[in-house]
Amino acid sequence: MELQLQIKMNEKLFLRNPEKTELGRKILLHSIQLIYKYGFESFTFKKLAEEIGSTEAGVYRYFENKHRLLIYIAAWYWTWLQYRVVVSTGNIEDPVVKLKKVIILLATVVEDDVRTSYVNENVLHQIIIAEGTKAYLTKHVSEDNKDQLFKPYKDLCAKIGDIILECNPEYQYPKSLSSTIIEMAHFQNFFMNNLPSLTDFGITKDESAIVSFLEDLVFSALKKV
Amino acid sequence: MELQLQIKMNEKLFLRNPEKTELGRKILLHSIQLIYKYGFESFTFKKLAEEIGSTEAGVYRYFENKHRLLIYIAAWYWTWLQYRVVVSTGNIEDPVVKLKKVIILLATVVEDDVRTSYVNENVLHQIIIAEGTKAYLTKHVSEDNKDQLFKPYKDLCAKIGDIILECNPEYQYPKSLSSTIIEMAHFQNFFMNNLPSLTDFGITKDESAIVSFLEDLVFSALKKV
DNA sequence: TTGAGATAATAGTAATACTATCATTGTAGA
DNA sequence: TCTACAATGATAGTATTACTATTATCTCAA
Repeated sequence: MELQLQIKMNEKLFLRNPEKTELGRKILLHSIQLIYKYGFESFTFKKLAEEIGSTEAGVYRYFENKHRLLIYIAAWYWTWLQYRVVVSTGNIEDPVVKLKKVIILLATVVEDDVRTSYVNENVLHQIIIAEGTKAYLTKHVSEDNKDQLFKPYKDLCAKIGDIILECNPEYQYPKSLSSTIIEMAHFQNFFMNNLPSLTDFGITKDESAIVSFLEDLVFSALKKV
Repeated sequence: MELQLQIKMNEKLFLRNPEKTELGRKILLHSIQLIYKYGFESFTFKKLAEEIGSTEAGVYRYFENKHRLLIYIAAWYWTWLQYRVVVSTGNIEDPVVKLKKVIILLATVVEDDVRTSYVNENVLHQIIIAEGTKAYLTKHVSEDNKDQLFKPYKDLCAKIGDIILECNPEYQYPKSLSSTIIEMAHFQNFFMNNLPSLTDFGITKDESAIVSFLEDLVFSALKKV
């Protein structure tokens, strides 16, 4: 028997649900690979269509434009991460241990999840590091936000914020600390690999050092060291 | 007598030095305003040329493309901020006071500096918050970095890292903490205004709360609270 | 007065970001 | 088995973007 992990996505994220059809799944799989290969700016629906043996018009039936596709991919990533957080902290009592687990999930390389054959999670993680913030750093964030396009990201942030409060109910900035951890897990990784002098991990290029940095930062703030 | 603040920029940042000519200064002033108005993605050299009563070709004589212009603007911003940090911490002895000063400089609205008539610093601060990371979040970061295009950013990060070490010579992650402060000063501001549920400042929309958050974060990590 | 440097005016190209139409295919239900 | 309809493929076309090239003019300094 084959396990299938289907992630239910907000209808506004797409024109036609890409997880439901063969072409749709091809679009997801190959767009992730092509964004990784070219970077988001140089990625086009034309290149994608050629890659999957379809046409531009074919891709446009699923996504309004490439920015919407990026938002979709990011939303998928955050939903999947939320799922992994829930699964791997569900049976943990101690909130400090929970939070450590979350930091590891955020900051370390992922293995490809075999249950989602139409997504390569490892490459996905890489492109979210480099391109993820472009999903919301736009002039039309607010409208996109009204359509709930960033809900998975906000839900994850809220979830981590709750764990932070479990660690220290007195702490005043749970949500800001949460968004800081999330973004820095990615930025420190990007810096480490591309602008190493902005970090203290340039020589080793070791993800576990990022985890240590974030743990120290978070538990100092929460007065739990 | 009129004060003039000329910022010396890396030659690789431009084709022709925009600070040296009338048209160049117009390009700087109006590109900042148009990027603010349209967002970087929808900003074009055509619109810019129309705005300043010149032509596309005219703008291309100064900058290879709009991404290079963004890098230039960001570099200008970081150089100017570095200058302000040096000036306003120069006569301070206590590194803790210095670092607090730096956080305020990073996280609060700036007044327009009358000495740089071709740049509106307030709008500049806004666009760096929303667009600044796009300068380096590209496939060609490494080449751009080899051309030293991000030197002002890295210098500022190093400078703040040094102040951090003055506060606590034992602290293990001065550079990562430094880049974290810099980025979070901007991200928390962006979140506060556009995705407020990612922060704890959504209701008040008060920059001083961001300062408090960052101070608490930094000085907890440095064990100086 | 000459000539170098800067700019304006104009034109043109390849690629991008779409939209529209119509024919074909595959399949679920009557 | 028929049919109907959703999904796709094939093709064409448009406006805009991101450039490059050429030539004429203008200004200022030697």
